[in-house]
Amino acid sequence: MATLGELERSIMELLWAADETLSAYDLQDELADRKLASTTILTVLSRLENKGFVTRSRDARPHRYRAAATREEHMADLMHEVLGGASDRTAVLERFVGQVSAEEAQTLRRLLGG
Amino acid sequence: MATLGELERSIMELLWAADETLSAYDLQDELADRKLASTTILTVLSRLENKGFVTRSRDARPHRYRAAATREEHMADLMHEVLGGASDRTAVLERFVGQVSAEEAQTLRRLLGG
DNA sequence: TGTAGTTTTCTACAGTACGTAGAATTATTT
DNA sequence: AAATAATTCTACGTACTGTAGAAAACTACA
Repeated sequence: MATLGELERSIMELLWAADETLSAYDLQDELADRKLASTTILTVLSRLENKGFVTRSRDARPHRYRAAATREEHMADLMHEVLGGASDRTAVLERFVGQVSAEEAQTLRRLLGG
Repeated sequence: MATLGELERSIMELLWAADETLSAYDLQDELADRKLASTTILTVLSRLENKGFVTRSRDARPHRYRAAATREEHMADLMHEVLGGASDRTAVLERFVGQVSAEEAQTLRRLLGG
C-alpha cells in the first residue's frame, strides 16, 4: 500500500469525514486556511485516484470525489499489511495484544465471539 | 514513526535476523549480490540510527550495530501506531478482527486469556 | 613516532515522491 | 461564438533515499 503525504492525508481525512461526495472546490473551502490553488487540489486528487484511495465521478462538472474505503477499512488494511509482512505472525500478535489497554482487550474478546 | 526505504529495510531485516551485533562489513557481505560500497552501508546505518531503528556500539572498530527493537516489537508498534490514529478504535478493531483467519482468531482468543 | 592501512564521517549527486501552481486544453453556458 | 468554468499538462522546489568518493580520524606496525 502506498504511503500518503501531508496534504494527501488532509484531503483523505476530509473525504472520510464527509457524508457526501466532495468536489475540489469543497475541499478547497475546507482547507481555506492553507490558501491552496484549486489546481493543487485537483492534482492531489488525481494522485490519490491513481493510488486507489479515491474514486471520481465524472458525470457532472465539477467532478465529485469520494474515499475508496472507509477510514476504518483503510486502517484495518494497514494493520493487516503490517501483520502480513511478518514471518512469525503469532509473535507479532502477542506483542500487539500485550500492549492493548484493558478496555480494548475487552472489546477484542467481544469481537472474537468469546 | 519514520518510514523505511528499500535498502534500509533490507538492512533492518538482516539485523533482525542476526543473533549477534553486525558490522557494516558483515552487512556488506550479506548483501554481496548488490555490490555496495562499505560507505553506502555506513551511510544507511547512520540514517537508521538517527531514525532510532538501530543502536551502535562504538567500543571497538569496526563499530557494531543492532536493531533497537525486535521485528515483532517493531511490527506491533506499527500496528498500534495505525490504531492510535483512529478516532473510532473499536470500529477499526472490528474491521481488523473481521478479516483475520480462523486460526489467528483462535490465537488472539488465547492471547487475550479468554 | 611516523606512516600505511582501516574505518568512519562529510559531502555530493541522481532518482523519486509530494506540495504547489501556472499554462494549455476542454467543457459549459449564455 | 464568446466568455466562463473546470480539468489536465507541465514544471519546479524540497525532502528522502540509494549510492559512493573525498576527507578525516583512528590503529597498528616498522
